[in-house]
Amino acid sequence: MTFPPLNEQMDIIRRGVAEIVPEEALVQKIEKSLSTQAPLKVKLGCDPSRPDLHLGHSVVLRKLRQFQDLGHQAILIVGDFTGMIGDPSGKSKTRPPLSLDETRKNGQSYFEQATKILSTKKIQMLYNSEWLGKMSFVDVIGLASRYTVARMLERDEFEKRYKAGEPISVHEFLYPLAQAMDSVAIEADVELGGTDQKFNLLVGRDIQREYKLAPQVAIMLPILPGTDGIEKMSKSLDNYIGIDESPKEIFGKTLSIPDKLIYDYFLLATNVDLTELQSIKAQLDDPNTNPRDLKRRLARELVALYHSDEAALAAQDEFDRIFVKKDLPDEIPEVTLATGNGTVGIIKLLTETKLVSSNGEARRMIDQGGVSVDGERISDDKATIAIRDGIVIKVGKRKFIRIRKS
RNA sequence: GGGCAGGUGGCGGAGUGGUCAAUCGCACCAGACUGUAAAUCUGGCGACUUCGGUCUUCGGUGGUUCAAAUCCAUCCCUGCCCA
Repeated sequence: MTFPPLNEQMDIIRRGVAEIVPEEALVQKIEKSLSTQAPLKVKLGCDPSRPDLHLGHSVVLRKLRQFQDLGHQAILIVGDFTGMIGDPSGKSKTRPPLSLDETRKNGQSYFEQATKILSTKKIQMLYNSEWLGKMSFVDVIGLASRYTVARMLERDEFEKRYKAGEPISVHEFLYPLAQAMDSVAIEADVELGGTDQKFNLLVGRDIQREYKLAPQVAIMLPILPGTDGIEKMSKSLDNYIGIDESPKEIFGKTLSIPDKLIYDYFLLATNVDLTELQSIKAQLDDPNTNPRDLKRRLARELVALYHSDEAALAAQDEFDRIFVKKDLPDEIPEVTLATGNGTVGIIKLLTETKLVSSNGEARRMIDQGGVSVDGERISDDKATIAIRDGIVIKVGKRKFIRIRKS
């Protein structure tokens, strides 16, 4: 394997990153790697409690892929050990502890999804229980003695919570140290993470130094905002675009992001090259361009990335048919009604087909004009519908169902 | 160990005996409009309902009262201060 020259490597690595700490150290590491022909070990921690990957995760995974393409070694660390304890940090207070079995399963699923982005060469996946599980209480205290409470409280999140009078459990101080031990264990040259991981990545440097190792370079990537444009993308906030989702979903969800996010998504989640990005930025700044067109392109890029070019075009056609021409989708889920022949009250029909979750919601939808049968809007919640094979019920903009008689 | 302040709907956060299914903001849903599932505007947002109401919710459990998210007791959880 021959590595590309330093400048070329740095150009690729710098794209879209928020911060490299310290950048000079990275340069030195790459220079050394060039002279010794040894790949850098690039570490990425993954959370086995949430194995569903979305575009937010893709930002950092894509960066790791770039390292692989430059000839470096990717090392995925599955946090199975920490997963077994449960992580109460942040908002998810009730994160249930996982069994070893579950973390293995989730780790495997994580790997499968991650390799949609990562190359399967130059990759290694390790479970951190391998070394963390072997540490004794004495070892843990020894580790803890190498860091101070004051320094822990430097962490933005801890400081905020402390000042706000919110609880911080003692073991939360141990997480950054555990993560740092991962870096020690694999002798990481580089660790990747979101900007919210900055503190943890920096602790890794300090602890590596404590264990007489060369400190890793911390590379932070921006946090991708979710489809709501406010919170960071996450499954629990339901503002995510999953990399496993159907072309239709990816396309549609992308079109629902606020206009101001278009550039960030291009930059962080697609392969569009730098000159192209410039042009996109220029177009977005030009009041004459319709952001819709760029957003449609973004949506196609994303579908193409996780499916194919053909799927991207098909998804776009489908979208136009349903939302622009207000036509019926290609495939409509079919429901076989047990109610038999004759007529059914509209409310009963909606609840029985699970299009709505309660009678009240059914009434609301009808009141609001969101219900139609075979394209005809139903405005009376007492209406009865003659059940025929193949009639299509629509609720809101997106929910369709075709009735089948048994 | 002692003192104080808190725990309300997906989240934030009002409410301190009846007019509270609970102001408001965010998220979410529907409609209109459009350039798209963007933006904006309007409406909705516990369940059931013969649309008049009925029922179950405000950390848990018991109690006071005609009536409690609101008062009392107790338990659990959290923060702050003192030791």
